Amino acid sequence: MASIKDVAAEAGVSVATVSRVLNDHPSVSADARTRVLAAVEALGYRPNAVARSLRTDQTHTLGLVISDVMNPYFTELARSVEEEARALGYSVIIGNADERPDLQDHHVRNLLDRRIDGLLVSPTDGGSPLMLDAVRAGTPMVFVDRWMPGVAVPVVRSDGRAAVRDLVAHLHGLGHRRLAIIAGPAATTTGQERVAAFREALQAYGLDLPDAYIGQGDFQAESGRRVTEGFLDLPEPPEVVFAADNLMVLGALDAVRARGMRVPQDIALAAFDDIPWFVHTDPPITAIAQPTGELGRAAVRALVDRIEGRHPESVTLPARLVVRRSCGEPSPRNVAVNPVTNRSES
Amino acid sequence: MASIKDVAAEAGVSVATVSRVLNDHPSVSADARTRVLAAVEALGYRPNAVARSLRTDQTHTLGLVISDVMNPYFTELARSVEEEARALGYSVIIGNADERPDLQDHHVRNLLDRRIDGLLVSPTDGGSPLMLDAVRAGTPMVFVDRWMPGVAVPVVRSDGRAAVRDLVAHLHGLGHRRLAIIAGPAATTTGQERVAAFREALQAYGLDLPDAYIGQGDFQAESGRRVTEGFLDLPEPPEVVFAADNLMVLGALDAVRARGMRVPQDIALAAFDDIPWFVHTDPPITAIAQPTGELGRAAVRALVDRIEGRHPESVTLPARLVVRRSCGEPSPRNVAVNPVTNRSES
DNA sequence: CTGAAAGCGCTTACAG
DNA sequence: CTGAAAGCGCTTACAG
Repeated sequence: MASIKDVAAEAGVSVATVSRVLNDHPSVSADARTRVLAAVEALGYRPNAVARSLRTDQTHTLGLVISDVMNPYFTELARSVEEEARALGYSVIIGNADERPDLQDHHVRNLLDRRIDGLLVSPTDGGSPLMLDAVRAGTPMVFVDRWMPGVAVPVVRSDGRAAVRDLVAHLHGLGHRRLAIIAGPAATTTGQERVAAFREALQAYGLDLPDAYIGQGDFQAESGRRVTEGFLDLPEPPEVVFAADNLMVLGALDAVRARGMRVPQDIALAAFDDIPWFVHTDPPITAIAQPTGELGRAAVRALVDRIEGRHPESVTLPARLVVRRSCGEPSPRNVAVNPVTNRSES
Repeated sequence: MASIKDVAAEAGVSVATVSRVLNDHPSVSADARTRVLAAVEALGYRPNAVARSLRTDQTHTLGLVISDVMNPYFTELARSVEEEARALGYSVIIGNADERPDLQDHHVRNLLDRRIDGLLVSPTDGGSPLMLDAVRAGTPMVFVDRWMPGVAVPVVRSDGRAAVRDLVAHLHGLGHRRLAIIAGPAATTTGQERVAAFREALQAYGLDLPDAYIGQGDFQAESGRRVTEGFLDLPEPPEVVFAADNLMVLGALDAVRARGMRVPQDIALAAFDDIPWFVHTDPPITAIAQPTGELGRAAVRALVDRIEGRHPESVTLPARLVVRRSCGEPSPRNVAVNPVTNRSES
C-alpha cells in the first residue's frame, strides 16, 4: 500500500508538502498541488487513518454502545446515529451489549482503547465503574435512552409519562381494571421509570399495582413469555399486560397463543416502543412510540458539541400513544371523550 | 491519559520491558513483571490501540458492510458476525449501505482507510470498482449472502432453491396457479437467484412466470407496497405474491390491507427470510428461513482463515421452508402428500 | 511556498 | 533478562 513517502517521491516534493495539499493547507503552490494530486491519483494513494489518528490524537470516530441490536428500537437508533454522525464527518463503531453489563464494559473498554473521540451509551446497568472512570477522565460522553443517575453527562431521551397516562386512560375507558406490567431490569432507568409512570397513572384512576402484577423481565422476548405465563397462572389474572418494550410483548404473544387464548378478548396487550410490524400483528398492537430517529440525531449533535468544546444540554422529547386493537375496540363514545389517544398512523 | 513511558518511569524500567510484559513476552524477570503490573494498575494504564496498530500493521478489526441494518435478517447476521469475531479476538466495524451502492463504497473506503484486517461484504451491486481494486490489492475479503460474480473471493451464503421448490409445491397443492414475485434488484445475486429459482420451480409444474408477474423491488418495504399495488391493478391479478425478502412483504401487507383485502382468502403471501414476528402477523406468514447465525459465523471463520494465511473454501448452507397460514390452509391430505413442507416451529 | 526534523505511542530486532 | 534505538505513516511548528 502506497504511503505518503511514495507520493512525495512520485511528485518530487517533500512529504510535508504532500500532507499540506491533502489537508487543504493554503500555502501550497498551484504547481506543487497539481503534481501531488497527480501522484495521488497515479498511485491510488489513500492516507492511513491510523497514522493520522496517532499524530492528531483524533479518530473522528464515535463509539455507540447499545443494549441490544436485535431490538428494532435500538437498530433504528443506531441507524439514525450513524446517519447524523456521517453528516457531521464522523464514523461510528457500534458495540452490542445484549443487555449484559459485562459485554457492555467489554465494548466500552475496546472503544476507549481505540481512542474514539466520544462515547454514546445506553447503559445496561446503573453504575459501571469503568464508565464512571471514563467520565472522570474527561471522555466526551452522552447517554441516550437510558442513563446513569448522578453522573454529570448529558442525557438524550424521551419522556413517556404523558403517553403512559394516555394509555391507562384508554384502558380504563375500555373497562379494564386489573392491569399488569412486564418491567425491564430495575438496574436500568427505563426499567424503573416505566413502572413508576404506570403506577402513577393507575393511581390517578384509583387503581392499584399489586406486586403480583409486576413481572420482572429483562427487555428480551423470552422474559416476556415467562412473566406472562406467571400472570396467566395467577388465581386472578390481569385483564391487561403492558410490556415495557417491544421484544417482551413478542414473548407475551407467544405465551398467550400457546394457551389458545385470544387478544384482546381474553387478555389485552400493549407495549412500549412501536415498530412497523405492530400494524400487522394479530391483532395490531397498541404501543407507545418514541421519536427514535430524532433521539439518535440529537444525541450525536450533543456529543459532537461536547467533543468540540461546547456544553450541550440534556434533551427530552415526548413519546406518544398509538392506539390499535390489542386492548379492545374503543367505542365511538370513548374516542370522543379522549381524543388524544386516537392518533391515526400514516 | 497515561502512556507506556509513564508506566516505564513508574516501574523504573524501560518502555521495552513494559511492552514485553504487556505482550507476554517470555524473557522478563519476575521482578520486573510485578513492578510493571503494579505500575499499570496504579496508573490505570491501557495500551493505545492506535499506536499499536500503526506499529504492527494489524488492527484486529473486521469490517462488515451490510445492505440494510433495518432488515432483521441483516441485523441478525451482524450480531452473529460480531459474536464469532469477538470469540476469535477481533472487533467488527459495521457499515450500513442502505441498499445504496454509493453508501456501500463510502463504507468500504472508510474501512480500508482504517486498515481493517479483513472485509466482509454483502454487496449491494454487481461490481464496485473500489472493491475490485481492494481484492486485487490483496485485502482479505469474504462475501456473505450476496456476492459479486467472477471475483475470486470466497462466498458464504445459503441456497434457497430447494426451499423455493418446496414453496411452489405447497402453493400448487393449495390450488394456486397465478404466482407473482416481488424481485430484489437485478444488480444483486440474491435479487436474480430468487427469481430464477422461482421460475424454475414453476416450470416443473408447467406454470409460466409472465413479465407482468415479476415486480421490480429494491428489498425495502416501500417497493413491496408499490409493486403489490401494481399487481392488484392488473386485469388478472396474481393469486400469490412471493416477496424476495421480509421487508417487501411488509409493504405488500400494507398494500393488501389498504384495499381491504384478506390474506390468504383474497391473495396469498409468502416471503424469503423468516423473522420472529411472522408467527404473529395476521395471518402468520409462510417464509423461507436461512440459517442466518450459521452464515455469519462461517463467514467470520472464513475471513479469519484468509487473514491468517489459510485458503478457505466457499460455504453454501440450505435454506428451508416454514409453512404458516398466509398461503391458505393446507388440507390434511396435502400435508401427507408433501410432508417436507410441513415443518413445525419450535 | 517549501523542506528537514521532531514526535504521536507503540514493538522489535540488535547488542549486551 | 534488559535497554537504546529505529521505525510504523502521518502532521506541524520552525527556518528559510
